[in-house]
Amino acid sequence: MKNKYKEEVLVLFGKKVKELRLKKKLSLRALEKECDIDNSYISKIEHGKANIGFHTIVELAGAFKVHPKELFNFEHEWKDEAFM
Amino acid sequence: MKNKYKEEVLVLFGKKVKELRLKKKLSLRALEKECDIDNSYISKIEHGKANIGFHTIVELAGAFKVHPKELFNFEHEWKDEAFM
DNA sequence: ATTAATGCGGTAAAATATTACCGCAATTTT
DNA sequence: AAAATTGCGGTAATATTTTACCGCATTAAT
Repeated sequence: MKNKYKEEVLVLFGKKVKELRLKKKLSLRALEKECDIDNSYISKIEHGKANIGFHTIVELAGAFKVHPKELFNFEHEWKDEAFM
Repeated sequence: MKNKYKEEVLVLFGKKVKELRLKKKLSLRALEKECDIDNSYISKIEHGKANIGFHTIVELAGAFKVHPKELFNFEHEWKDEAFM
């Protein structure tokens, strides 16, 4: 699959993280304390600029106390061109 | 959060991957061709032995043509002790 | 009985994520 | 107005994932 599409999903994921963070009224530095992830790294995640690992995903979900799948709760469909 | 709990989620994720692979009646080597991930690495993923990156998650979802959140479609709740 | 396919463990090298910082411009609080 | 907070870009060092293999014991197919 083209990298372009993975990065699109990464951006959607990042927006979800930001959405959850703002819903909890946390600053980047406040969230950093909840999940032990550097605030500048969280910023990169929210902008889809970091291809984060599974542990990091779970750590974020834990900070929000939500099921990890909640972070993937956005609209997305596979288009044929993603695989060409 | 304790690593133990991240690894538990990783195991659940791996089981989901295996479930989807078998549903599609694919061998590890057949799936390897669909997503360009080495069969022995997929085996490790299915057993929760690899802390995989976001790109890999999306690549797997793409091979199954499902929304990435489908791979997180398993029961899971946060317990207090996970954070102590 | 042979042959082919399968799951899976191991590994060295390469690629990449993650950490732990600094600093700054802009906004918010006091 | 001064002080504090915020989002975010950059970075060097470290840790980790990922790749691309090999081999082997077990199972399935011919």
